[in-house]
Amino acid sequence: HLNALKENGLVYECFCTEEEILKSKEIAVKSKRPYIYNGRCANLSAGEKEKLSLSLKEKGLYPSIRLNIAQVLRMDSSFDSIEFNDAVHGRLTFNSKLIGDFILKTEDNRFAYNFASIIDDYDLGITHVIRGEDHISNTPKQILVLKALGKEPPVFAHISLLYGKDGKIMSKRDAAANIQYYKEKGYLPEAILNYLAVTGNTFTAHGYRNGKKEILEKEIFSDILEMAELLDIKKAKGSGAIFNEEKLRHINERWLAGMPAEKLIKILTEKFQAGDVLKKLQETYGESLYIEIIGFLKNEFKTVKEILKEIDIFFDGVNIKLDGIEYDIKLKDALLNNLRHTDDFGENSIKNIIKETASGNGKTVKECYETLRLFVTGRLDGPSILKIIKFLGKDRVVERLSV
RNA sequence: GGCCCCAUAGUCUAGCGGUUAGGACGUUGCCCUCUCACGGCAGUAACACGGGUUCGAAUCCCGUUGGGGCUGCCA
Repeated sequence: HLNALKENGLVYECFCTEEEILKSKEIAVKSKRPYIYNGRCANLSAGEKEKLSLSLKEKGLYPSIRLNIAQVLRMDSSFDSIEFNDAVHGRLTFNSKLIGDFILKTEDNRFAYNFASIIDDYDLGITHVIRGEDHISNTPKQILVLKALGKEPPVFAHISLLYGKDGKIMSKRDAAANIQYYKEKGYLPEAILNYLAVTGNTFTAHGYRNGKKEILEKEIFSDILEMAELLDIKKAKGSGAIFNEEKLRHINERWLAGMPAEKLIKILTEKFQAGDVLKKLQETYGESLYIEIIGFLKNEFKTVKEILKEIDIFFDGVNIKLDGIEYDIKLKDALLNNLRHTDDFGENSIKNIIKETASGNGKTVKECYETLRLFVTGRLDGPSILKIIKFLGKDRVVERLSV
């Protein structure tokens, strides 16, 4: 493609240095004039070119290659103004004369983005280019390349960018904004995708409000396919959005709750190297109770990481530390005593034992729960202690209360 | 500096000439409850500013301000 442009005299070699470019730009800015590359190298004589080429070669460099926009515009007067219909921004118009002869090939002999990208897309038969709106200003350049080659441009859609709290763009090249970081933090890929899809864009579906059927905004999807079906790029907003992790957490929680326990197990094993922990849990409790525990946990937490942290309390021989926490040792012993005399560790049974212990010791039911929770899990918050006790079973509970 | 994109609560948004400006996250209170979370109910909070068009503007037009992007050969 570059050769085709060369043959038609639409490109030229440039020997300008970075210093020269910067200087001429500075002058332009100071005098409040638009900066456009002056095209100086377009008119170099063969002798000058050879000389400059040689000195570049000594440094191991090549002359860069620019598109000669003046020549391209000569091909067709309609090229003076580059218009394209952006799928999210509508009709966009640019003045070709303000673009300036940009680089197609670099000093180190590589194709520059504005050339490589559009040519690549063309060769691959790409019909729709969807990218961030930071590329809007690059689009007329790329269209010009295509026009110079006599090709038709694809459909463009420029979607809004995501920004951090500091207002800076969240770029894929920015390590702190990497998706991998959020995956490791315990967010599901589906939830991340859901969040990303729904910010800066609106999805609608039929639903019911106050008993009446209407079109409602849809924010949380049950599967990726549904999201794909409902996606409408034309509804995308042209304004940028600030990343909101709280909302991601919320969406993640919903995906977690809607996920089968088996799938969560797969994720924990493959993505969080929790295979050993899970195997231990499975061996300790048996298949069906194991699935039940995982199913229980996935409804109680917002991220995979939080679930992983909680699994530990289900194992044998956990060492509960109660340093610096106040507790009623007598109440604990009373609970222990009463629990020893039952074999029914179902929720209702435990509930009754707690009631009896409370009234028998002049304590509140709440105090009993707290004491139990403290000795069984080491904490004062967390999921239903009745359920945890049910899963743990008599032996483990009695053991923890016996310290 | 030039060119371009954008502008509704703290955040994401609905709205496309007449609405009590709707929803979601957050937040506050209440209910549920052994705690946290979930769930339910209630509350909080927004049309950047100035002109114009119009009987009527969040909505259409212009300007200002503000944010963002491109402007080097990084993608």
